[in-house]
Amino acid sequence: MSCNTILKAKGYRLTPQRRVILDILHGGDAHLTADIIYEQVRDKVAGVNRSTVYRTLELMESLGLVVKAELHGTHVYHHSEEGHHHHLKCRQCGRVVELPEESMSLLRETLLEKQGFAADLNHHVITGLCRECRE
Amino acid sequence: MSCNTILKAKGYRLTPQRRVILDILHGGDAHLTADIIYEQVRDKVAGVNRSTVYRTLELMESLGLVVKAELHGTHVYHHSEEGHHHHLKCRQCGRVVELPEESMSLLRETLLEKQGFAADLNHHVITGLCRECRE
DNA sequence: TTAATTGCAAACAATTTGCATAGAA
DNA sequence: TTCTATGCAAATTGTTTGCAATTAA
Repeated sequence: MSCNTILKAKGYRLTPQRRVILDILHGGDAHLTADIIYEQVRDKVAGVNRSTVYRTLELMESLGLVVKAELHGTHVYHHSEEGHHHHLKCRQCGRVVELPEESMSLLRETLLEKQGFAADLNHHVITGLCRECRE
Repeated sequence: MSCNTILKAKGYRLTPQRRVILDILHGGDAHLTADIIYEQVRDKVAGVNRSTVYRTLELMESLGLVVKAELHGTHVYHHSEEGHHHHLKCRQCGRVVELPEESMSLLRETLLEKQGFAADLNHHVITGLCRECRE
């Protein structure tokens, strides 16, 4: 089911602004900041406001269409169907390593089974000490 | 090894301000925001500055003495020896449920073994849909 | 003594708000 | 026609910075 369909099904309106923002989230890189998204929106359509971007992202997040994560000190967004992955972030050297989705699928199953909780688990940042910094 | 000892061992100074902040982190609730910490510091000692609180928290975090997490939309801090736990946060109703530490210990072992990464994993927030909101 | 740490005040970034208007359904 | 969504401008929140003065070691 497409984002557009989901939006309408829930009674939300599909405005041009939302359409553009969704386009960007689907077409672009992962890890887009609100600011980058805003700039890309402006490149396509003039006169779109920053608060609209924020409001749209918030709505999409609540619907599960968009995932928000904290990375490199800021918030990043990406659409939720994207290839999931996670990050290991060393709290000492700051280095970030990507991690395949499977590494957490066991956890997902456990949570679903024991808590009835359907975890998104599609963009997690785990801090700790990397091999090098453990010396 | 106490925080004080660790600080000194790394060549950092144990100032009254840092002492008070560490006290608060050890004595108080979990989930303290920078702002709450600041207020509690002021209750004990006058004239402490906000930036000192931020700088101290940043230092403690880099040393692994303090853990920072994002919860309820803001950053919360707590000392790292505290009973670890995690959170399941429903992205629809916003409800937050606590989760015991053990639920992620398997993940920790896997990461250590396969990546050589010593994950802190002591205060994670996992978003998803709770049982009720999955309808 | 002296380099690390602090207070101060100001700057900064990211995000949110209220309200009148525009526009999707 | 109706009520959601937007633009605007301003306010807020959270956090960081440069620099001179202070102070732990």
